[in-house]
Amino acid sequence: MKQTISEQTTSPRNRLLDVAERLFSEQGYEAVTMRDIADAMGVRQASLYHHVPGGKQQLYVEVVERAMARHRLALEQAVASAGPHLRDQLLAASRWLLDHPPVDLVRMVNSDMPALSEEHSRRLTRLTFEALLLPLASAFRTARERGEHNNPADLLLAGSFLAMMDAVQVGARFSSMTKDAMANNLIDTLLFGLLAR
Amino acid sequence: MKQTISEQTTSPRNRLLDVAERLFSEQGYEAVTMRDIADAMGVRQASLYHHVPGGKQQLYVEVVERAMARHRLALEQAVASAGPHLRDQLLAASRWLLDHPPVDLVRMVNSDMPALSEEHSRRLTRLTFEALLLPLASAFRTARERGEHNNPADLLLAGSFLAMMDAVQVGARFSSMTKDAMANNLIDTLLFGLLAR
DNA sequence: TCCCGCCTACCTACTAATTAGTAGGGTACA
DNA sequence: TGTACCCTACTAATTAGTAGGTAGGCGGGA
Repeated sequence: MKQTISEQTTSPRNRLLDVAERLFSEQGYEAVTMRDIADAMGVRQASLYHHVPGGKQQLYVEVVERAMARHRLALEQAVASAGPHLRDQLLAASRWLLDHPPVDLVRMVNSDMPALSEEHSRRLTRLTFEALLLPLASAFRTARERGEHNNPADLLLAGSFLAMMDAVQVGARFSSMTKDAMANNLIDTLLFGLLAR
Repeated sequence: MKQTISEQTTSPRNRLLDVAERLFSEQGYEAVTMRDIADAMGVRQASLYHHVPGGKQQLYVEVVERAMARHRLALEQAVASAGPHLRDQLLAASRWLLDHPPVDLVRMVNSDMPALSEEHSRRLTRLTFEALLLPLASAFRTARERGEHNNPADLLLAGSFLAMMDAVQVGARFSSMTKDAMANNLIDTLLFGLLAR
């Protein structure tokens, strides 16, 4: 039975974006078929094209755009409202990242982007860079300017932090530690060093 | 013109495994078609089935088996012959890892494995675990037993180290730093801590 | 030394299934 | 009455995989 528009908690188009985002982020662009998405929504494949006339590419592009806009806002917010210490900022960022599907940068760059048109590929790569790397790199940079550390490779640190959070998400499937415990351990190790002093 | 068997530098089957390994590791299981592999070898798609009667699945399984056997040997060797200090062991491991295509564990677990049969999936997951995580985890463990550090989460450290090396490979595409410089920076940061003391 | 059968490596030509996408119709709600 | 949403029914392209044939190097026997 069909829902009345007024009793729909969310629009069908948003539901489509939600479902597609989950599948794309789990399996990547090529591995997800329009049929998979339609099945997950309980709808026929052809019906998807009513909401996304541009087809699979447009769907993927909109999903990534929306997700990256969210990540960017949330990470900037997390860093800004965590106080002046790098450790608290990284903890806040980790809490956001671990509460959402992992962003597999390696797969995005190597598999998903090449399957898209050149301009879409470049745009999404830039958006992802700005949403995930820049807020973290900026936290590392200002911490350095405050004298908390003196490592000049902000982007390297940001990328490596992101990769560590992805590792935590994979590890959570095989380990008994909680995600938060893993993240806390890694962040303190990164900040204070592994070697005993 | 066809090569004489005696003057072939490597068997066609090994060439197939090499080409497939490159493509699979770049793009993942589903994104690579048998046609892609055949094209890259300069051969017709149907000819692949002469070397791998089991088809795409068997090809992928053999590729991963071979790659993981190599990684396991090389990493154990690197750690063993790098002397007693964790730093030298990690540097040796990083040199090996950065000289080979990155192993995207997130993609393997989330995309590639679910496309395989249950038993193949479990076997390859175990092989990958033993080849990549265990040698590194063992290095962290023995370093702890020598008193170099006191972080008990060997596997977490190993996974996170691997993820950092993957991040270096992605970063090398966008940064002007060399892979080795990035790896050195990250290893020293991990060991001695980011925060100024 | 020459010839014959065998095997490796490849080919052409197909099949069945699956893919993204299109055309056009129905139905319920505003 | 129009429109948002979903449907059935199709198409063309691509996919993994099969059937069966061919060219040529190789070893063994006369």
